[in-house]
Amino acid sequence: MPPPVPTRGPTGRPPRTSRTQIMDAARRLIDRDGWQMLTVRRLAAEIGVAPTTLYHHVRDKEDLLRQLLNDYADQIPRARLPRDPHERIITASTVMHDSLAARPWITEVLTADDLVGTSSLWMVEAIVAGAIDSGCTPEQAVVLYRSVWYYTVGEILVRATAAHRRAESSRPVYRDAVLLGLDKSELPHLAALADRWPSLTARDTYQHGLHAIVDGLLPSTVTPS
Amino acid sequence: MPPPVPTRGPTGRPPRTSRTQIMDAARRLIDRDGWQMLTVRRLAAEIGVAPTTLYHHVRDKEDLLRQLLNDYADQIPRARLPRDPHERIITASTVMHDSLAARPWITEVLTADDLVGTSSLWMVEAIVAGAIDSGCTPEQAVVLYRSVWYYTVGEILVRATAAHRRAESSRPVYRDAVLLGLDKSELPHLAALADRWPSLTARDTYQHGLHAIVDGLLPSTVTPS
DNA sequence: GCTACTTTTCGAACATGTTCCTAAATTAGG
DNA sequence: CCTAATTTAGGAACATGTTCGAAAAGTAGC
Repeated sequence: MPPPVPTRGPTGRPPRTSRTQIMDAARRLIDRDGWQMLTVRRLAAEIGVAPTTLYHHVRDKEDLLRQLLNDYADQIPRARLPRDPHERIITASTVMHDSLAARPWITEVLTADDLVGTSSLWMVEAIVAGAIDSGCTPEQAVVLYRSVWYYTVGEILVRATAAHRRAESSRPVYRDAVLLGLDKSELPHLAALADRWPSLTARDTYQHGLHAIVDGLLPSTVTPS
Repeated sequence: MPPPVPTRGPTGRPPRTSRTQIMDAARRLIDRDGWQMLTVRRLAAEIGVAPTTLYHHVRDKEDLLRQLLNDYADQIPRARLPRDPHERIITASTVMHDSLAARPWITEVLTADDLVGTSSLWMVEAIVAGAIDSGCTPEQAVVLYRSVWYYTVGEILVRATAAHRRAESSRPVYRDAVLLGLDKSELPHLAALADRWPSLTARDTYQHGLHAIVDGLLPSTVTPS
């Protein structure tokens, strides 16, 4: 082992900037000017420091955003969970989804493996526990959680990006044009649905799919009366 | 109606660059140097043209990648589909997933609403048709397809990014450290699973979750003998 | 052949995230 | 007090995607 007590004494140039200070400024900037305006240079200016200085307290921008997400997740109030395990999974998953969906900038970090904000882990615990209480093995419970996670991430990313594209649209929706010109003999069902496709894909079906995943992955869904 | 035959005669400076030429060069560059090396400047250099010239044939880089994805999807061989509707959905979904997962750069575009490569729509058709043949209403069929799409996109993005992070790792996996230091009374199930979590989340569970979604969204899964 | 018009091409420039190296500011040892 | 070590701060610079405006290269009408 290395020297037992490195306890590096306070030496070196004293920091004028702290990580929490950076996080506060980032939150302030997002709240004030929108998440699009959160750039490294602007953030540095907000603190009154050179852009490169930030890189001594933050690995990169993704690191900053991830920390921001974790802090935000820590503030999500712990929901009251229903007694039924199945409903518990749905509730926790929904809180997870809605919390993420509420902050658009989250899509920038959402490709992480998991949600690991320390005090947001109660959602993961609730889902895994609910699965186990429903008769899942631990392995199956993890599979269920990950399926929910994939589904949730995909839904948020796809919907957020679609909305974003529509916002800065002006360009015609390529997909719609494609769908309307389909060969009815080759793709009969799609051709029949073509005109309704935009409105159908605009609907919020997160809950619907979520229930399907949970139902499909729980051993025997004998809903207790 | 506007003038009947605009057929705008060949006027203006003759193009030295074509969109297909750009696409070919992009594919060549990706095949040769990897998708990370596909930058606008490099692509322009490969063609022997100024970077800004590309923007007359391509809206932006995302547009380029989307076209690339569509072209690639068009080349996916149409799979032989089984007779059972349920199995048809699974097969088409799996082809969709595997085709996307095979090309890492696809994650850059994957947040589109759908997969609209004209000749890759047979997968969407197969899924929707399978759902309808199983007794779904058209609306339910679309919900099923979208759930599969969200789940697939999420899985690919999460796994690709995780792999990417591991590749350029050197930084310790923050998540693992968090999991190992959990409070067993607060999060008993997670604490019990902490040490197995990395290996559990490394497994490929796409098929598992996929079956759950399909089973959960089909009306009555009376599997025919 | 000259002019008007149209389309393509490209150089200059900008904002972004990021790395490298040097300068400052502090403590510890002599 | 001076020097060495150490840590933070910041300037210069780079690669990226992208916009803007001007120059180039054709065609159509006269």
